[in-house]
Order: sequence, then structure tokens, then C-alpha cells
Amino acid sequence: MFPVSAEKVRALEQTMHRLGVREEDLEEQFIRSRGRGGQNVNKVSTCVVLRHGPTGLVVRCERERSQALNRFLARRLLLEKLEARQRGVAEGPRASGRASGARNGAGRGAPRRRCSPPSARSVRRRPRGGRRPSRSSTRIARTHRWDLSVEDAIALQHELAATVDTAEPLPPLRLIAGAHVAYTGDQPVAAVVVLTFPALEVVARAAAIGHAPFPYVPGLLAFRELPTLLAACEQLSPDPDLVLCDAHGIAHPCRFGLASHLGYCLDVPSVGCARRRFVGEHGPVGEPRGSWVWLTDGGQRVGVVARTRTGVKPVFVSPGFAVTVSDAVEIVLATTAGYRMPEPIRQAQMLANEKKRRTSVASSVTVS
DNA sequence: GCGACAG
DNA sequence: ATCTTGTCGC
Repeated sequence: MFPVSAEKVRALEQTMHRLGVREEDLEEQFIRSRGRGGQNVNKVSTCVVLRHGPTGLVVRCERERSQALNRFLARRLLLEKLEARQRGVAEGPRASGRASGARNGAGRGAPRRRCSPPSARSVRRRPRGGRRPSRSSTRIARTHRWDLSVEDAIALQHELAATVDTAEPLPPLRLIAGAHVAYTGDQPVAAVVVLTFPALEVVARAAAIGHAPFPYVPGLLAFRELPTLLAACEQLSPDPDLVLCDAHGIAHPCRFGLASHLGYCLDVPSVGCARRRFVGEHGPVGEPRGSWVWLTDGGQRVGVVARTRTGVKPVFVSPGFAVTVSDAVEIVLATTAGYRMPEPIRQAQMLANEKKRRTSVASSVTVS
């Protein structure tokens, strides 16, 4: 019931019995906690207000970020107060031990560099014969070094941009994967989730924690996140027919954003769906869900800005690897259900955060 | 000085 | 991405 040791629960029960407090006399209320502690505090009602009917005593505990733990702590607080009252002792501030983890991830200020505009880009057909017979995991088809200099990384992206074919017909879609990378300080936590299409039911999940061999440089996100993302993909089965990415595809200064890079490495069609604009211009987007306008960069249509949900900010969709712009929008709209971001990406996001939490929980604290 | 360049 | 405070609505 309470996320504490059996001993502590026993001690609590004994004290309750000794003071004549019965569980039935307790009235509990859960409200949202206030103060620092992250958004969780405002999304989950972790604050516990406990009232003891017979005496009318009320305590409140919002110290921890877990409602269950706060329920336990609230009971202890209540008993302390009751005991003090029974003894006729004036209520004084009771200092009970606490443990809080305050760590901050500093470190930003990455050099910003811009990929030079692609001059005379030739789109070469990708040689793909008998692609993916029947693998047991999402194998990495191709990869390369990731610890390049900014200059070399940009050059490589320009080179690889030529492998993107935005005229490629889409294969039948049965399984669609979503990818996302979260961070624990400077540790990337990558997650990939496979969903059926069009039912959108989760059939496979994989996550990996890695390290970022590269700082965040706008335009070079792939060099920071892809190694870990690929590690997660390697543990995934079955293979998706397409992968949706939480970043841009060709709507990128080099026409080769993270979404394209992931598709290239896996040799799987990919689509980029970003929350914010990176390059290009566009006009106003219609209000109803499904509306979209072209995203144009350097006189080129690199993607669209699409409304996935009425009344909510539109998203930036662009082909990643081996898909057309119209297929990209279609897929994004077909996989969004009630939220701004496509379901596969949302699922990957949730998994990444879950993985992150479970990892930090191992080094977390209990009750004093 | 501020804004602008995914995550 | 991360961090934080806070409001609104189903």
C-alpha cells in the first residue's frame, strides 16, 4: 500500500493503535502540490490532506512527488501531532529528516554553425534490392563515424542528402515506429516503439541509454542523438515499415535532418514531424485539423505545416527518407489521434520518460 | 540588446 | 532537450 518498508508500515500501525487512531476515522483528500518539483507536481495530485474525524486534526503533506509516499508521511505527521496534543505539549515544529535531490544539468552554449545551402543537389535512386527479407531485429543497414568535426559532419550530411528519394512509392504500411530521445542530464535516453497501422496498437518497445558524443548544434542533432537511437533500434523486433521521428527530415539546412539520417541508417522510409520550425517559410494554416500549407525553403518545397488538431499549434512535417511529401502528411494525419503529435512518437516519448524515471529511481531516496 | 536555428 | 510556475478545462 505504501512505498516504504514493512517495518515502517508496522511502526505506523502500532502507533495508530496506541493512540487509538483508526483508518476509518481518516479522511483523505488529494490536491495538486505547489512549488518547485517539475511539471509532475502540477499534473498529478500528490499533495495529501489528511483529517482525523474524532479530533478534527488536519495535516497536509506535499513534500514528496509521490502521492503514495505523501499519504504515508501525512499519517506519521498526524500521529506526531496527536501524540503531542495528548501529552498536553504545545505544538512545536517537528523537524523530520528529509532527503531531496537537487541536481542541475548545466552546460549549453554550443557553437552555432549553419549548413551551407545545398547547391545542385542530385537525388540518386537508392539501390534497394530485396530489402529486409525477415529479420529478427531492426538491423542497422549502414552507419558511419559520429565523432566528426562540425565541418565534416555538415559535409557528410550534404553528401548523404543525395540518397534521399522523395519520389519513392510507399510500401504497404503494417507497422509504424516512433522514435524519441529524452535526456538525463547529458545522457540521451532513446526510445523506439512499434505500432500497428492503422489500428495504432503498440506491439514492440525498446529503449537505450547512451552518451552524447556531440554537443547540441542546431543542424547536427543527429550526431548527438542517433548513436543512442540506433542502439535502441537494434533491440527492436519486429521491423517497422516506416519510422516517424520527433525532428525534421529534409526541412533542414542540408536537406538531411535527423529523421532522414535515421531512415538512411535503417534503410527504412522515415518521416520527420517537428514541433518547431527550423528552416523555411509558410503562410497561415487553416484552423481545422487536417489543414496544411507548404513549407518553402530556398524556393523549394521541403515539407508542410500541418494542423493535426483543431485549435492546437500545427506541426512541421517533412519527408525523412524514401517518402514523398504528400505521403508524409498523410501518415502524420493518419497516426494522430487526439493529440498534437503522432501516436508512435507519443508512445516513444512516454517510454523514454519511463525509462528515464526507472533509471533514476534506482538511485532515489526513500523515507528518512 | 533582442530575436533567430529541430532536440 | 531541461527546468520551472501556473491556469484552464474535461
